[in-house]
Amino acid sequence: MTTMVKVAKLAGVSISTVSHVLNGTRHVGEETRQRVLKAIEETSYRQDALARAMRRSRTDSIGLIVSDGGEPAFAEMIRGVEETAAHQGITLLLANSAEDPDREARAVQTLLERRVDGIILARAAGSGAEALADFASQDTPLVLMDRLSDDPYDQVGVENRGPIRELVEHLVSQGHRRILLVAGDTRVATLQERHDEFTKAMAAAGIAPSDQLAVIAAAPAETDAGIQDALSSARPPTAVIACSTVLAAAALRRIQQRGLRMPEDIAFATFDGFAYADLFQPQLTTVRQPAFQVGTTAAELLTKRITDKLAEPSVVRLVPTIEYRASTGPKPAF
Amino acid sequence: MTTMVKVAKLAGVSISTVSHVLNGTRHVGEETRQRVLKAIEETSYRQDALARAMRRSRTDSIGLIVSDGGEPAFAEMIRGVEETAAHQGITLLLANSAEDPDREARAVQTLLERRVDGIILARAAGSGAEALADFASQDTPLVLMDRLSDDPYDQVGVENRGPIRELVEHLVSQGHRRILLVAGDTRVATLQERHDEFTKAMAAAGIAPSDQLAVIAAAPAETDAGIQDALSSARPPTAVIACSTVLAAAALRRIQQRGLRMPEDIAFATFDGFAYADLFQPQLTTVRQPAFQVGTTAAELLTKRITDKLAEPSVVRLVPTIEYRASTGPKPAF
DNA sequence: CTGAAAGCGCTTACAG
DNA sequence: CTGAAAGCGCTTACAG
Repeated sequence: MTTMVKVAKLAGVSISTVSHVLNGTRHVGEETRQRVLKAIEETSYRQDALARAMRRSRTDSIGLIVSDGGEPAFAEMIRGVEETAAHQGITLLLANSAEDPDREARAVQTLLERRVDGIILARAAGSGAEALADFASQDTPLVLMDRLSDDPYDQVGVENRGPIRELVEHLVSQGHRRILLVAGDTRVATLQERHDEFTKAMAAAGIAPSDQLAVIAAAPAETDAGIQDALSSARPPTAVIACSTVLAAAALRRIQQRGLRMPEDIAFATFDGFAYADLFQPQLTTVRQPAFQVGTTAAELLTKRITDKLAEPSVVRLVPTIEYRASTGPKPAF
Repeated sequence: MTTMVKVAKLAGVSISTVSHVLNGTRHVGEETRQRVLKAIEETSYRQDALARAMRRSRTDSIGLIVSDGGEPAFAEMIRGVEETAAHQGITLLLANSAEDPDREARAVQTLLERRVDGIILARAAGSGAEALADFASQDTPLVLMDRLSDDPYDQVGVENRGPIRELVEHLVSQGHRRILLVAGDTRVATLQERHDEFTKAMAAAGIAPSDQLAVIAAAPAETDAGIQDALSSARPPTAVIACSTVLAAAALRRIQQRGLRMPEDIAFATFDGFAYADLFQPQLTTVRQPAFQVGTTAAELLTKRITDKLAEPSVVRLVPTIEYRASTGPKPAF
């Protein structure tokens, strides 16, 4: 492998000069500069980012830990983070916790060992406060993504409450009173927020608690059982709101299996649903998250934090759009 | 930040000993070992992977460059690579070329500068031979993923020809003769293989060339126009095969818009389609790629190559499964 | 069983 | 306008 020593020798200069030509860190006589450039070319020298990073104690790399890289929304966030980072010459180290707090903790350690300049973390369901302990005690910047908390860090996610409230109001305005929320694992902050706001919005609409149906469960089998119970009960819901893509799929399967027509027999809406919700029949009412933008924003918050470690943490909530389609009947008037 | 020097001082040993305790590289007296461990604990020392990598000229990291991180299939491959790498204590550096050969070339340079132990590359459409030049001239291992070529590298992708042939035969056996292949950008190796085999299978089935319809186009708008032309022609196809998720979405939109019923008016099958093809109505016949496994296999090939640079390159083709559903009418007998 | 020291490939004051 | 040299935090022969 070629190093700066070889380049310097060939160009007849010191390695200082090679370094300065490479990084533009001080003026170098034009003729000398050209000799160095030519030597770099001839030796096909490539800078060693590791040695450079060690000397500068800055790696120009960031770490991203997602809780489920398979989910379409997370795939988009990853893209957003990568794109913003790449634009700034920053390399992305990616880890997937697969909703396992232990894997999450190990990923944090690995990234810290690799001296990333900062970390973006979408926490795993059930990840406790310990996960963040390492950040409090040292100064690697941290940005919380998607799944937010009360901790004093920069954070970016979506506004979960508004869309749920609007969805409830829309359904109620069409005469629905008995509504089922497929909430899933409410240890996940986003799902917790959606469930909480559902309860509030239903109460605000004057719906009796006995008509506020919810399936809360961590395991897919439990979720499925909950959905079946609700659909086959003596007084089944007339509308369903699913809180994520997997939950929507689970609910749709059972709805289709029972031969229920949407929206005649049952109205259906989903948070963060399918990539091609308009190809379903009927087309599905969907709360669409700006996932890519969540990613770009996370990367921007992190690079800002890296250059200014003392600023107040900021919490950004991006606003999803609700795409009303046939599965919830006629669109709202506005 | 704590370094080994501080730990050594506290434990009253040399940094050699600390290093050996950390890595288990030579025997250390039990009492001494305990003292070192305690010192590490007390100082909350964390090994510096950068310094370690520089000394060992091995980073325990690999690079992955995908052509489109947003595509569900690629998201799965990324998951597969990450999981296998993490299991072996290897960190993943991720880059997205977004089908841009220039970005791909830059990503290769960046990863090489970071001295990754090897690179997995899913080439961008239109990426030429130059992209691989850097690998031929030096010894960073390379594995080609998904989009294969004739170059002498380890490769892993799926068997594209068999499924297309089977699909054609199935449709022909049901009386279809005029079949439209939505092939997309045939500069992409996978799409080229699918198109090529389509032509062969149709010819083998005795279908006249004039009934072998194909939409070949790089831009989405062109693709859409091609689909419309085909569907609105005097002799429209009675069956459609789409070669990717985006192509399937484009075709389905136009089919639905024209009010065509599947499979009565037109049969439909797609390669590598939607995550929830069973929720569509009618359910969609889909060639499902083992994308996650493509990722894990790529990572395995790479780590093998890293430990043995001289072995013959191996090319792995994983076999997709065809899920026959209502959109192509009655299932085949076998 | 353990330590002193060279060196991985850079950046960056310091000096002229 | 340029160079000599220290040092980033480790690993690993070499020596005892």
